[in-house]
Formats: sequence, C-alpha cells, structure tokens
Amino acid sequence: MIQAHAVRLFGRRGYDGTTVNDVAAAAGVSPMTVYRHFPTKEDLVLADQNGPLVAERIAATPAGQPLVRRIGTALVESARTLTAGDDRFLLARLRLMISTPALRARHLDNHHLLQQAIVDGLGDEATDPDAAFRATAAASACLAVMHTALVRWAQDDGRTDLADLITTALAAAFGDDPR
Amino acid sequence: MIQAHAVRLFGRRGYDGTTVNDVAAAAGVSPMTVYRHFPTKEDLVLADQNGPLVAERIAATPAGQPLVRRIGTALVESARTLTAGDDRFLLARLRLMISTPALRARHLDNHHLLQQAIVDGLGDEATDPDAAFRATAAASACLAVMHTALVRWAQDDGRTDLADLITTALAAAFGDDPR
DNA sequence: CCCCACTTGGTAGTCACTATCGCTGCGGTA
DNA sequence: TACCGCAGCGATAGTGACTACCAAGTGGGG
Repeated sequence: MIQAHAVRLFGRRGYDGTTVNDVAAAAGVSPMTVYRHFPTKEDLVLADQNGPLVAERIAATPAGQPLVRRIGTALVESARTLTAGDDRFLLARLRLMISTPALRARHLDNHHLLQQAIVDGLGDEATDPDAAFRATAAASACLAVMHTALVRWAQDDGRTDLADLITTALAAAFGDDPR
Repeated sequence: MIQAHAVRLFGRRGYDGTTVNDVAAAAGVSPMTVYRHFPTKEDLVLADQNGPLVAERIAATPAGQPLVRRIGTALVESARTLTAGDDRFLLARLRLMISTPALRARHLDNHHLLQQAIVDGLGDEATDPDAAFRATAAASACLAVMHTALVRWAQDDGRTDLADLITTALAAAFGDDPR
C-alpha cells in the first residue's frame, strides 16, 4: 500500500523530488511507519525477493549443459513470466530502478543475493568453495547481461520484448553456438 | 591529500564510523573544501578514471578474436599492471569498495562508464546501435566477472593473485576452450 | 476487566549535502 | 605602490534521510 503510493509519486514527481514525508502523507501514515516497513527510501522501489523463483528454475534445468546456458535460460523464462501479465506496477518500478542512479546502483549490488540463490539452486553441484566461485562468476556474468538488456529495454520504453533482448544479449556475450 | 586522509580514516574507523567532518579535520581543511573537491563522500574512495587505460588495451587486441576474449585479456592485463606495484593506497581503496555496501553499489554502477570506454575502444567495430548493444552486453559480463574475482580476492585479503583469479573466473563464465 | 504483545506516533538528534554569502591571497595593470 | 579581478576557502543556515528513545492506542486471551 505504502509502496504503491511511493512508486506513483516517484513516477510523477521524480525520485529525488519526492520526500519520504510526501510518501507518508499520501499513504496516510506517519514517516516513522514508512521507515518501519521499508528500512530505506530505496527499498520503497527495490523490494524484490524473486530470488527463490530463479533458483528453482535453475534447479529444473538439465545438469549437462554449461552453467551460463542454464542460468541464462532461467533468467529468460523469468523475464517472460514477469512481463507476461500486464503488470504496470512492475514496469513502473523497473523504469525507476534503471533511470535513477541510486536505485540502479543498489539494484546492481542486490545481484549478489540472486547469485547466492542461483548457487544454492545448483545444490550439490557447487559445494566446494572453488566450484561455488566459478558458479558465482557465471551467475554474475548472466545477471550483468540481463541488466544491460534491462537498460536497453527501458530506453526503448518497453516497446521491445524483454525476453528477446535478454536472449540477444546473452548470445552476444556467450556465443550462440550450442557448446 | 584529502583523499589519503579519508582512506586512512575509513580503514581505521570504518566508512560509516567516519564523518566528512572527521576527514576535513584530519586534512586540516573545512568540510566545505572537501565537498568542493569530492562531490560526495563516496567519491573520496571511488575516484577512479582508468577507463581510457582499458579502452586502449582493447583497441590493441586483434579484432579477429571474440569480444569477451579481447575484453577479458584487457582486464587481466590491467589488473596485473595495477597490482604489480605494491600500491597500498590502491589496495586499501579496493578493500573499502568491496566491503562497504554503499561503495560497492556505486562501484558496480560505475561499470557503465567502463562499458562505454570499452565500446569506444572498439572504434569502428561497434558503430550501429545493435553492435554497440552486443558489445555492451559482452563488456558488462566481463566486468561482472572481474568484480566477482575482486570480491573473492578481498576475502582472501589479497593473498592470491588477482589476475589469476580473474582468469579463472573468466574461464568459468565463458569457457576456456579457444573458440 | 485486565494484561500483553504488537503496531503506531512524536521528539529530538546525527549526518550527508546544498545554497549563499563574505573573506583572503595573488597576479596583472596603471 | 595602489588598484582590480578572480579563484579558492570558510562560515552559516538550511533540507532531507535516517535513528535512537519513549509514549499511546489496539486487539486478543486470561
């Protein structure tokens, strides 16, 4: 509820042009309550937590393929799922995240949570620290590529298909030959 | 000068535990002067600008190889150069950047500057928007992998060789076969 | 009816950062 | 030497995010 008011105001008056007090007033609560539910102003946009979703998609991919292909597939499928429903709220949040430097930075940093989720999704395949390191490297590469596609997608104002953009970007980074 | 005092204090008392006033007092200037030279507290650690260095290394690699290999080579060489000299100041800054969430986030976001530098380093090879997009995707993937190596390196407290770590991580993400 | 946990609100403070102003040293000019 | 323009520094007073600390309401179970 608070988050909905926040994203609406951020979209209308800009992130920096909107104070937490404004959000609180719009939501009809005190600023204290906002901070109780969202530890920082940035979390009003960034509250994500779809790590488990990606992790289970990873676990569902066949173990024979190279890591980046498995992770890439999971990310493309997730993007397709997320953009399938006409979720204006999600789109508004993504646009804010990409266009606001502070939010973009924190979103990039949050990738390490997704990386951990991905490594966890691999289960027994990445137990020793060295394998985990290699899996983390692959995951970070895939997520960075996805972020690049996200930026491009936001620049195109969501007119192009996000999943296709991610596929293209993954192919450019990792090669499109079936290795 | 101011930056040296800042990094020293941040290392000793922590980034959040040190105020800009503390830095100013240690450097013998007023807080105003600090903000005149460094627009934000974060810039006291993050003032980087080695984009041109990477760009010219990219331009120096043979155009026949795949993008990620050329970029990866440039990054490994840059890391080798940077860690060759026993630059305690650089090491302290890197450690701060990796271990402080706010700094790590901004450092990750700054990658888009390096990405632009890399694409620029490609010159004629990435003129049309589509080629630039593919190059950006490849660059972002390589930089993310490098960042993963950097995190691991900081965890090992700089005992392992950074260039070797980056090489290993690149191989894990992109495959070590000569394509 | 009371007690308890839980949620909310108020107050006052810290700190990053900004806007605006006045001061001071310093080289060039007459 | 006296003057002028200018660039860098400092002080003051703000704004806004965020954090204690404490008070008050509210609902459910004894």
